Amino acid sequence: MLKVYNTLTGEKEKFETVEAGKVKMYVCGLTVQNYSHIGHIRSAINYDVIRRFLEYSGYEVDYISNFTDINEKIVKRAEEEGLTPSELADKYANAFLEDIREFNIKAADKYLRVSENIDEIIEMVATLIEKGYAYEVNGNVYFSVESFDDYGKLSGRSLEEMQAGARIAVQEDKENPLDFALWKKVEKGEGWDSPWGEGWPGWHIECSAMSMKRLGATFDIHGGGVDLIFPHHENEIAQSEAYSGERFVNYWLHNGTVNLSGEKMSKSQGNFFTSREVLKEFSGQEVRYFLLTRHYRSPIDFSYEKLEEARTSLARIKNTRSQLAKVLSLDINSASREGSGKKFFERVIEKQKTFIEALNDDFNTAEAIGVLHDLVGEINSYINQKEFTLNEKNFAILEETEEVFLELAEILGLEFEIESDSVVDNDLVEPLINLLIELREQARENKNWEEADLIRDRLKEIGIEVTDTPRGVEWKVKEKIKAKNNIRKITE
RNA sequence: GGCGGCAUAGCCAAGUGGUAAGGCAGAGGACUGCAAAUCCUUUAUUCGUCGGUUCAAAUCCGUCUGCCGCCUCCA
Repeated sequence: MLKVYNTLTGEKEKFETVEAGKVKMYVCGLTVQNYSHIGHIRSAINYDVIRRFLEYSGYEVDYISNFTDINEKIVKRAEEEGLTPSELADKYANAFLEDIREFNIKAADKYLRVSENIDEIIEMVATLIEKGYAYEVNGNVYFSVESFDDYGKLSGRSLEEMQAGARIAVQEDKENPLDFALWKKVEKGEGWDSPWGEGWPGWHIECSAMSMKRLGATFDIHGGGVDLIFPHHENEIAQSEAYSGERFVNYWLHNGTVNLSGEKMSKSQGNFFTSREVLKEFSGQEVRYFLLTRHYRSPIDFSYEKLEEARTSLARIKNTRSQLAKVLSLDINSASREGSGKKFFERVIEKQKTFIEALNDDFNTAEAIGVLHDLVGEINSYINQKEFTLNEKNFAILEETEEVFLELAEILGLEFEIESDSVVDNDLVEPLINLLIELREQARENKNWEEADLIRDRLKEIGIEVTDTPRGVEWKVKEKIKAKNNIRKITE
């Protein structure tokens, strides 16, 4: 049974959907004004795993996100780059979609754009005025926080507390300094026509209008970074529930920040790594793995040293995937009377169960990865034991083990290519390597160690690792080469 | 100043009442011509501090210390 931590109640709750078998989720996306950084990617990966796990659990998921393509920052950045605001937004929205592919993040079912939903937003603002929750002053429309009794229920603060410690500059035309804009007046020619004159939607209203339009007045999951709890999500709740008179969202999920030396990575602070610069050094897979080793609600400290460790740790899992594939490609020894592997398979199934339980407990990917390593240990022990031979019985069991292993990895979005084949797409290369390996084998048979080692060392220099296993010689392409190939893909 | 969170081995990290997962690094052994990989063993009598509750606490309560987030744009 799935339990999720709900920011609204501060507790882990049993997960029940509005509509049986269907999950409607909305995740706050980004303002498309620049390239994405690792903080954005953590959020995207987090909700991607949640989505994958929900799908694995049998739900049909409608996963919606947004691109904020109208605001001051976009206009300013567009001027800097000599583009129109909409060109700039397109450029960075497309860049984001390219980036998430590198991290194996599934695209949302729909990315809603503010500029394409102005009518809905205007309708919503007008209704809020009608119902007495909002007021217009000089072409600006504000939401009156005092008119909404539950204001503060998500972030756990009261109006009195907030007013006491307010650091918000008092704005003349607001009735209460905490009132927030639903519609902002702008210069002629820059905005959209509305009953209150030309303007732009306020920041919070877009998510409310667009999510309700697509998912209905009440939907299951709304996610985003912890830094959005207040004021963004608090305001979304206020305006949405005031508008519809119904509960807006059942489960509010918030992921922790990515930190650099303990400080939150953020654009405005200037302390951030863009996804693109990180991808020059590490594969998307490695970054993804690293981010998932920490529970999603906790902050995570980012560094290249930590990524190096993650690379080594992930390599252990990848190595097992390759070995398993190689074992399954061996000839079956039908005369073998060795064990059937039944006990081994029981342990595999047990690990599978534990893995699923971990994710059922508020998507605990850190624990799940631990279990994946347990499973790797089981597989390694089994296929590397001295007396191991492949026979009909354990072949079937190992095939099923491979299935389980890949299935679990895929929930985390980890997909492994079989390493020896992954980069070699040239029909010439593979036979050539095999030829060199044959020569080395001959040298070894003649105990010509010098020549054998020379071949191994030279291959290593060009990025091909040769290993002698109990099953014979195996080779694979080293990680760094592959990471570089990834970069080439996105920069070309 | 207000509200909230976190503190677990050399490092990273799970664990929210029943006696400390997992990874990285380190040590020893097996295997190997050597190496790599892999396997086995080993590395916290203890979970920031001081108290309290309980038969039992890393887990609950209080205290202190340190760090972080939000209160302004933010994933």
